[in-house]
Amino acid sequence: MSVKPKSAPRDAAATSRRILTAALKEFAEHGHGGARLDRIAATARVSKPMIYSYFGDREALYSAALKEAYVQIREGERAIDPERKSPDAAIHELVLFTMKHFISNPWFTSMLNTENLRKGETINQITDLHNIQSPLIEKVGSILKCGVKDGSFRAGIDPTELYIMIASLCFFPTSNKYTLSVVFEVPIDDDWLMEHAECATQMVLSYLRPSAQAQI
Amino acid sequence: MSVKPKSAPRDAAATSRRILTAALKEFAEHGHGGARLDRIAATARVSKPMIYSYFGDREALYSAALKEAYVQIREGERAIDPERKSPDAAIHELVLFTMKHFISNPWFTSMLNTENLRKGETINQITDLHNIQSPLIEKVGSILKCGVKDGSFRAGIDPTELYIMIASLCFFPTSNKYTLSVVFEVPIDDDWLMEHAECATQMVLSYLRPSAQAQI
Amino acid sequence: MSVKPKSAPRDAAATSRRILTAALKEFAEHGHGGARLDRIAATARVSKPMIYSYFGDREALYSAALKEAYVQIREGERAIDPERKSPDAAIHELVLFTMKHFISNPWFTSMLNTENLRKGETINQITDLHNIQSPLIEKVGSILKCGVKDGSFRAGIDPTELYIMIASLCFFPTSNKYTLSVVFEVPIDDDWLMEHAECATQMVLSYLRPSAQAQI
Amino acid sequence: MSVKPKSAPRDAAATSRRILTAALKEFAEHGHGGARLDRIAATARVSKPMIYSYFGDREALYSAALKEAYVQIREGERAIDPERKSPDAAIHELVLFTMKHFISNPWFTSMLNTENLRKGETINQITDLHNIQSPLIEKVGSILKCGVKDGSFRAGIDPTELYIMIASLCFFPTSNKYTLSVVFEVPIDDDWLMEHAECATQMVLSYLRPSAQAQI
DNA sequence: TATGAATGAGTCTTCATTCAT
DNA sequence: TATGAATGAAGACTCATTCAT
Repeated sequence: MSVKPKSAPRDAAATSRRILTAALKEFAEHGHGGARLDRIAATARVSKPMIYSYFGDREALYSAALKEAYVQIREGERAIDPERKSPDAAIHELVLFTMKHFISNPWFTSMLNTENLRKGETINQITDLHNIQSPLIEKVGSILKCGVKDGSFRAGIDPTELYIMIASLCFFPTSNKYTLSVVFEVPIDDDWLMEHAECATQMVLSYLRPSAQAQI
Repeated sequence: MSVKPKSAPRDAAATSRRILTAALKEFAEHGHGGARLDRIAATARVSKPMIYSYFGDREALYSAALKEAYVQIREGERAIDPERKSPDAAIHELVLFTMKHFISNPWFTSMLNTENLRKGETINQITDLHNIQSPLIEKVGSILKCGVKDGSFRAGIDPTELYIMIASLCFFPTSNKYTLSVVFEVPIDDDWLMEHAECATQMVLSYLRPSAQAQI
Repeated sequence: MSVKPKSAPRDAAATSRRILTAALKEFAEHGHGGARLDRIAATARVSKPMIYSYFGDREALYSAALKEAYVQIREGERAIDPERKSPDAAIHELVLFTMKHFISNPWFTSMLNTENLRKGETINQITDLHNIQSPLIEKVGSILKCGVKDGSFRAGIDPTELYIMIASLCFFPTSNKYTLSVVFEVPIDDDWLMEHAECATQMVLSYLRPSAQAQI
Repeated sequence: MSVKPKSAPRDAAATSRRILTAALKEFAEHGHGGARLDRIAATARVSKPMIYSYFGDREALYSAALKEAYVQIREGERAIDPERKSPDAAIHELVLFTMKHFISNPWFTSMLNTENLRKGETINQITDLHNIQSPLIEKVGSILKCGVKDGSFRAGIDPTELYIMIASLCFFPTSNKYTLSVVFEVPIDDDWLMEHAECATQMVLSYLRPSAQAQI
């Protein structure tokens, strides 16, 4: 009574997946120009020709890895449901989640950096955009609505703009932790980042308060 | 008594500078792994052996370019003097300046991304740290002090932390404009970014207000 | 008592034939070094392992294709029967036929070129020579005999030699039409070639005339 | 007193020439698809990167080799000057020369075969056609004129057409000697070919005679 | 019989680096 | 100082061939 192994040598889907995972890791760790197909093959435990047979050439593999990065990160974003909490708590959760998400998935920020270094050459050619759009925008929108309704937040805030600000506050110190650590002579580790997320939350909340009016 | 020619072909300093500028451009545009010494030589109008004789090997050249990126960016930062304005106006100026600075010097954000992709491998070995530390931290500190004194800002804000937040709000949309444009289906150009800087200013100011207390 | 299906997918002979035809096409079009087993498999609508099970390795397949080229070309040559005409008309028909034959079966001249590029490495190992010998030699022989008998041709002409000359006159412009077109800046198409065959006929006939004696 | 060696290691022109010669040999011997840059580098005693630095890529090298084949063969053709002899002797010399030329420069026929296998893909893109045009055409023209004038040849023969016929008679048995040897079970060696050239001369001369009129 | 999956062994090409002048 | 010439080492990609089912 032999059990079919979950990722048998001749399981094409599993092989393809192993390659994709390895490619994502490699491109994230070494950038577009620094990635090596040899290493991807080794990590995925396949021969190099397999990569070509499954994905085409290097460029196509990079493109697939980039898409996969978005797919996986968006997948994770669907996990949270801050809308059932109070607006303040929801924002808090959202900021902490975003920070944690960037910390736990450093390959995503790396892929973003890599792709932006390339001026979006590849992402510009992606057609199925829904894969890369964030479900968080909608969630931010409904949190804002709740907050406005119960008087905790002021009106007129654009969800996308707010989301970009939250992402900014979490992305920059995470993505640049190596240079920042040296520049400020302070090791920026996960604890530091999570502390920072609390400050960021305060900043966001104070921005949302009705008392915060345009002052300049 | 021979007169030293100011920028003749045999002017070592000028040659070295041309190489460094070209290297900075190349590493910023193509990343660490994608940069090509051929192109650097061509851009600098020198032969490849010159690069070796002036800088050593590729790694050393990259290191020099990274340092140069900080030197140049810090140079630019010394240009502003927001301290003589009102605290609010000073913060406003600081945020706008930071955004403009990132926009005008995209090679700097690129170098940051590139170096962080490498986990700071090179910046970790830099010894003369003063080159890379920002004069803005001090300026933020004195702005904060003024603001606290005249009652516009609350006390207890760490200048470094605040600076990181300002930098975050400016860096993320600038550095990631290519992917963000696709993800949000909105072209993120310089105008958009400067508009965004106004919102960021509001956010920072509301965070600094005495009324903004820790609320969660 | 099972009935053998005539050309079903499981008809080994038909499969083998499809492979052989595809191989002949591929080797003729791309040469020995340029042929690709992938393309042969695709053209023949079989999987690559089939090729190996039917023919062995690449070399054996090439050998089979070369033999097949001769088999097919000789088959075509059996179609004409110029012997019943007048000797002059027979020569005329023979030359025109040869030209037309080369034009209609370009893969044959290609295979000849390919194999001669390889210095006959493969054809040298062919054992069943009768497959590759031309029935036209005999026909040339009997035409010559008739012509000598009725006084239109002189005696002492070797049929093989004459056949080679006729083949030469038809082969060269057909096989080299691409380079010749460029060199002479004249498009050498089928019409040009058939016109040329008329001249060739004249040349051959004048050579056969009793009045043509060795003159130098 | 050191003599500059004729083909010093750092002599770019000599190196380039060695590569070209080696490439011509390799492409002629193995065809377009069968040629190996490794072998060319080895034969030319250079490293592979040199090939790229001097010629670009494989295709460009092939193109250069093809041009070189024509240049060299045309060079050889300029050596003969049959026009000062009697028309008959001139034709005789021309045919023998052509045969000898093909025999002595087998790489030329090989390159022709190779390029025609590729349907002239490369020669079609050659722009400086004068390199590949044969000086023999003119010579054939003036021989014909002399012959007509002194009554040995008939009028109305096109020099190009005649040249193609002479080339045909010499090219076919030379280029296809390997297959012909097997097909006719006769070793076609240089002696055989030169004998054959005598017959070819007779054929050409009889074709040129005023008595040879269109007869069919 | 038939084939999708897999790979070892090349082949072309690039690039950082050094040599010779 | 300066550079054209040269290359070792490695990377992307291909292809004939075999394996497992």
